[in-house]
Amino acid sequence: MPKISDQHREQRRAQILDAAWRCIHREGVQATTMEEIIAEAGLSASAMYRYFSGKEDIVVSAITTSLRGLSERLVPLIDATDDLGVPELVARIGSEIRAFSARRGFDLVPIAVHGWSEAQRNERVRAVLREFYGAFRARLADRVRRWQRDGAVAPRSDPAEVAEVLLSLVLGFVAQAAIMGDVDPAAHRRGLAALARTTPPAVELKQRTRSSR
Amino acid sequence: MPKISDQHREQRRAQILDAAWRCIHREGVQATTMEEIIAEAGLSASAMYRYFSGKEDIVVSAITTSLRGLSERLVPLIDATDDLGVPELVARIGSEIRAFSARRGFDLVPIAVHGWSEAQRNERVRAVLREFYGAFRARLADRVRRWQRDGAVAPRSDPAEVAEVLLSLVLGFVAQAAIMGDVDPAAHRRGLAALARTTPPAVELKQRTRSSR
Amino acid sequence: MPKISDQHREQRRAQILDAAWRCIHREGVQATTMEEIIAEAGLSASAMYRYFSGKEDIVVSAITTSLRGLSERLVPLIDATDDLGVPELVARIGSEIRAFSARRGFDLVPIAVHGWSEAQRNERVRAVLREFYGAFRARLADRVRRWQRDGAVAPRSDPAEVAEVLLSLVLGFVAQAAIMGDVDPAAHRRGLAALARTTPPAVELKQRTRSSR
Amino acid sequence: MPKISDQHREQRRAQILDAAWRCIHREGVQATTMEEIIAEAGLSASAMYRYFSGKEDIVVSAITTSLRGLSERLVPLIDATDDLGVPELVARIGSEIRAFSARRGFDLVPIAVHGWSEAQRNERVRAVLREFYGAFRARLADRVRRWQRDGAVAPRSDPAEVAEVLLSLVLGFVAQAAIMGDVDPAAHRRGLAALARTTPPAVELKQRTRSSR
DNA sequence: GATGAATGAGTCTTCATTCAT
DNA sequence: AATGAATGAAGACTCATTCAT
Repeated sequence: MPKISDQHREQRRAQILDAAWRCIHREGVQATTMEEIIAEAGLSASAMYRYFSGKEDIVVSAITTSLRGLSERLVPLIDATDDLGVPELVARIGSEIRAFSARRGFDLVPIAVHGWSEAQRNERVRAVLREFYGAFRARLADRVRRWQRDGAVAPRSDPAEVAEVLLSLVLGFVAQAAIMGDVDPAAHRRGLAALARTTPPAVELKQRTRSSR
Repeated sequence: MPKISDQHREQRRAQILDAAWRCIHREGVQATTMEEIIAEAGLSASAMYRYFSGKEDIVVSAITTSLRGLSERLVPLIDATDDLGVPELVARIGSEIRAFSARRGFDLVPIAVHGWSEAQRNERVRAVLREFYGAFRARLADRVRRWQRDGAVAPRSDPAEVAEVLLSLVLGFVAQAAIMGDVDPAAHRRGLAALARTTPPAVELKQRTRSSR
Repeated sequence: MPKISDQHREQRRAQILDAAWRCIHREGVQATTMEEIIAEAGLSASAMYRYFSGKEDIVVSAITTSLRGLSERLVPLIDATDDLGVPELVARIGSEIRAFSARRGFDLVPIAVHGWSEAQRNERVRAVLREFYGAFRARLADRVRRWQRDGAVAPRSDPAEVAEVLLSLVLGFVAQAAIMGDVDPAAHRRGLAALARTTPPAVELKQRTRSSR
Repeated sequence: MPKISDQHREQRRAQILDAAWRCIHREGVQATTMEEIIAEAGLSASAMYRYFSGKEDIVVSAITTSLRGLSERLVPLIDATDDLGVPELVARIGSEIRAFSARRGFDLVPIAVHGWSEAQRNERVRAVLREFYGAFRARLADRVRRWQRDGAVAPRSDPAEVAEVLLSLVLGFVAQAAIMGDVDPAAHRRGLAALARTTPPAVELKQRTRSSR
């Protein structure tokens, strides 16, 4: 008896969250009205409130759930013991984000940006995002350490700092895709690979320049 | 008479836009109410509508104006004929964005994220952002070409693709700062420098062996 | 079968009415929601509607039932052939009301006031209260007549008018307890006794002089 | 300039409070909807909220304002140095309450009962009522002291306790009028006068009875 | 006999905008 | 040129009640 009920409940919650995602995707968090979510979910206002305590609950749940799903797809990628290089991994993550989006009739890219915006004003959303991206960055740092062991990344660099740059690349890929709409993972891979073939960076260059004068 | 009027007009508009920035910074575009902007600007509701046709007008104007100001500070950086390397330039841009924020009682970092979010649903905002970031990216591509001429970036790589990665780094820096709050330009510079010393992965290694030798 | 059913039915009804009392005691009639009563009674929404036709039915039934209970305790007091004086009887009634309250986890004093309020807008509640208080007043009038026979109350006064004053004293005791919270029956007894030792005012003095002597 | 504005403001607030009284008179506090008050006041919902912060604000203000008005009419009565006796004063107060009601298209008697009910669940209303009735009772105690000096009330009785009984009489008069609808001040005056001609109360009677056995 | 799920009408409140002065 | 006052449409959320099982 509880089994059916619980199952029903989870099903309804998923239905509502999916509707919420489609709405947020279109209008962002604040401009999405309960009425829209309700219409999109195909049920009545009062029914909603049996499953979620309010708009914020829906928003936070939707973000949490979705990040969990995204996490399930990204973590194996990062943890994999393949011999992908930095540009390849970044590109793979980008592809995965795009693929994740495509599945359910909404695009994760604009939603991510809406979520970042909401995190600026909603403490709970901020907490959820921080936890997710913090864990993501920590995993990237682990990968950097493995790259260092394999000799693919300079051994004396700080894995945390490299992971920070990698996270920026991923977030920046999403942001640029959201705004410009024209970025693709392969181009990013090539561009990043080009940077990796860069001659020694400017600080050292400068120092050399100075010392040579 | 018209001169004074125009000057007055511009002054009032600036006053309103500044108020709008402070509000948007706190609450985002959608959750900011006209009432808040009016209160923050210290004038009457009807006065507002004498200088702007409505909320959207204020939002678009505020974003346009601010990006123009940001542009004025970033363009010289990118166009400069100094011998900054890639990581250094990215770090400098990050610092500049942070510095730009600090001046007027609001932080550009959250505002940027709010703007990206708004661009997903407001065509005019999207157009403004696309133009700005497109021009920014084009300028970065020019810089990449110069780096290529100087031998600091691999000569056969596509400048547009490298510029795309650079833009991602900058946007990602902003996004990460907005969400995590703990990134600083120097760490990014060092992390990026580490990536630039990366050994290409096995597959690529062969290619490089072929092409560069 | 019908017997068990009836017994079961009465038991369920009592359970619901008790729950309703506890809710009304806390929030008043209008602000008490069916949901609250349902939760307090510990059964389902639909079960409710099997035993009562709706909220009004519950409210009217609860008031009726409770007044019947109160009546059972007050009537013997009034009808008793003890030699209680006016102040003592009023105080005893007050004590009884307080005691009646204490039994079941709710306080009759606030509930009475909520009932009076509801009677202003609900015809059925008004009818129930009028009948109860009317009968109560009539019984008090009987007692006044007995007091007159005993010489405890001036013989030529109108028993109905004296009963009216006595009812006011009882209702006022309840109202004052509800609002001020600090009245106790004993103080009322003493205060009322003091009034009974009052010297009639000048105008009345003459009349009394004439009529009683 | 501020003068006109302030005057306008007070006028509008009075208009709204009057509308609120008429609604509360009909339906009680909880069952009165903002929509009703708005319609009764003849303005728009948003206009209301310029003058009152919400429903509770209206309710508390309405009660406060009205009690102030009632106070202005009752205080002179109680403080007067006329030679009214206890029954006469109680009756006069009752008449005044009825007269106060009649003026503005609503009846204070049901409203008072609604207010008492609301006080059971709304702290601010309770505070307002307690202050009012507390002050009222204190004034009655002063009057009792004067009666004691004049010899109209037994000198050794506690004025506070007598005042408590007097307040009960007034509140009870209101309650009885609200519920039964048939009480009038003159009947109360006569009934109370009859009680004042009562033979020594039962406690003493009893004691005497016992001691005489 | 009983219940969990559902709902339409309504509840208070706020919004961007306009109007009379 | 400027403002305080006003508004209609919509915002999130709740209510008493009913229905399919």
